[in-house]
Amino acid sequence: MPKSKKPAGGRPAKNFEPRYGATTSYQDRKRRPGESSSGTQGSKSPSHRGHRPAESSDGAPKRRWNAQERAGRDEARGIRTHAGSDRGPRRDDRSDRPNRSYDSKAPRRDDRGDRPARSYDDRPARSYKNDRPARAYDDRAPRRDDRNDRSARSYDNKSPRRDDRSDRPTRSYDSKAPRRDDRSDRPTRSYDSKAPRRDDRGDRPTRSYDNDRPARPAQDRVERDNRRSFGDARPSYRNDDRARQSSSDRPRRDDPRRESNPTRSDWNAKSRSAAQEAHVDVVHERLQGKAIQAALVANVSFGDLGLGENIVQVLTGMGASAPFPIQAATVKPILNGKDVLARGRTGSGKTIAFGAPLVESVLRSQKGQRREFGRSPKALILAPTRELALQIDRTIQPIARSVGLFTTQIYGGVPAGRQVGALKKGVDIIIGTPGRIEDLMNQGKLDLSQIQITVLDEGDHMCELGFLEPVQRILRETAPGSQKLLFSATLDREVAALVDEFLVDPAVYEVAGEDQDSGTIDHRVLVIDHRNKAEILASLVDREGKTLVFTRTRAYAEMLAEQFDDAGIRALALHGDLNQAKRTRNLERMTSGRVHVLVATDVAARGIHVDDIDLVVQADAPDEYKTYLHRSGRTGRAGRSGTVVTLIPRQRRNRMSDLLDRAEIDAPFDEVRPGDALIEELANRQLSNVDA
DNA sequence: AAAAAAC
Repeated sequence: MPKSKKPAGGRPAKNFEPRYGATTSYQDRKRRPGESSSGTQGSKSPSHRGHRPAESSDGAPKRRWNAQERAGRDEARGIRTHAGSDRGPRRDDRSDRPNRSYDSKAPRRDDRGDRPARSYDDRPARSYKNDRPARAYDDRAPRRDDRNDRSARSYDNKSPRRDDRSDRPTRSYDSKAPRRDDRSDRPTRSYDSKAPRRDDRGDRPTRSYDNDRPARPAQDRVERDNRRSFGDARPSYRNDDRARQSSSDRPRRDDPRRESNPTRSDWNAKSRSAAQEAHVDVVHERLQGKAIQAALVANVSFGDLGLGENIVQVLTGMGASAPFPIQAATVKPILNGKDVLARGRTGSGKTIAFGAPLVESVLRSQKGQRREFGRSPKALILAPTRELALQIDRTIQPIARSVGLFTTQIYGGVPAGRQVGALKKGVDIIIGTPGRIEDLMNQGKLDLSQIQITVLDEGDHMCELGFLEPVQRILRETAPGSQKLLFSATLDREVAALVDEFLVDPAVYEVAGEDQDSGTIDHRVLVIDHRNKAEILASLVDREGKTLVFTRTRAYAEMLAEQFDDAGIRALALHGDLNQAKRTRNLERMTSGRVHVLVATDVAARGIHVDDIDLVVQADAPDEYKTYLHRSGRTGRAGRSGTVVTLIPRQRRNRMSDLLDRAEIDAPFDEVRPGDALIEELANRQLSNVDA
């Protein structure tokens, strides 16, 4: 199929790039001379820096440091003083050292300063902010909707979940229902699991797809297409789901289990059953929503959508002069106070899609009021990782600033003092991760009662085990009935857990014709012998372009980074065992291009934007199709081509092809051994634009 | 089972 998939007329995704120019004050700070002299890194007390005079040079009163800035500062200090500084064993230094294997393992000697000058030593200021334009177009994850051109694999399996939807109560916590016995006698779950969706299982004992959906691949496709073309005013999430709560019109709704607002114990039950089937990669039903036709919104401007002049100006400055479809779709309803579920690659402008109207909304609510010292925040944005929270703030902060609103980041891994200090002074928008937010909340240092609008970025992820309950506790502290927004590239009915409790009559949006496969990403699976894995990985990664390698565990990420390093390929690791400063720094080094290989766990799978990653290698295959989609969405951005290579052992072939089915991705499988030409070819592919 | 998320 033609890959003229560019929504809105091939506007480059650049649109979403915030300008990290002079307006971003943390750059100034980083350069500030003398910063490094503050002695131990322990100068955590906010007051240390807080009173620095130069602060307001950019017009922003009392800027607060964020982790990124801090890391930048640390790094700057390290560079300036590395000759004498005792930095202890630092793995991340590997980036500086092309290939000293023995070094990398031995405890760092502090005389590293005598090493040949690092090439970047003379770069005065980290320029990474500048050369890393965009972040918004993340999740270009393959769209699940573009199914029609996909080769056969499992039409019949997939279709049920959509067809059934309208007449079925379904929701994910149905899984708490007694298991149907047919589950137990299914030994191999991986492919089975995609047939009866999890939602199907519990509450739909009898009714199955064979009733209403005779397996008719061709026809399925037609239906799918219709649906996808949004010709159908299909019940949106709510019609489908909430209607059930009224419970009168639906025959099957009388099941007592099916409460509209599940109680806590419901969730516990859900957790248990979720744990029981922890290894089953479930494809939830897609949320059915209004699709936004790019053509329909082509001529709308941000101003038309209701955003104020200042905000429009900042957006334009970021390169977002006209709204992308997802933005055109969500801005108005958000301003109108609707709860919104939106699916769109971040690359489609997700962050701005919720960020801009959120700022406008907060602004409006404060119209005529003074922003008082110590005011409680009015808006909350939750993200699954600290890096993502940071990234979101980098996009939103300039927007907020333009109208005099303040944002602050609230996440773990960094001293809380500064964050608390910011809260004491009063901020309007907080952006963070659940742990620290809940922590401060419980300490009474963060008052969420004034939160009028909450965004869950990567909303489906936030509904997963481990995140769900903290997120629920946080949401319960926000103003009752306040507005909730869920955004994700893979938004499905897994979010029912939160939707049912917190959202009222949500509007669901997705962008029509947003292709997943999109033609810009080439997916390959390499079937290998385990004993060859290291060697093959090394040859894949030994290349010019930026390569992101995913592993399943932190330890392996660490090990691989070291292996690559030992082989003379500079590589850094990114995972949760690193302290936040290293995490931030290592990611930044990849972003700035100082290092071309980053080995990460799934901490980097979602939302993280690094420009120009043209190869994603999955050293370990993911277990879930969503993970596959998010990981591979780190490449193929901005109209560029990208390749995703997944290494699997022979015995994983079936599992892998099942997973690809669920992800709705077609990828050839090739058996390879070290030295095979294919490896070389994949590694040395030319990065090219695929705009045409 | 792992990863993420608080100290």
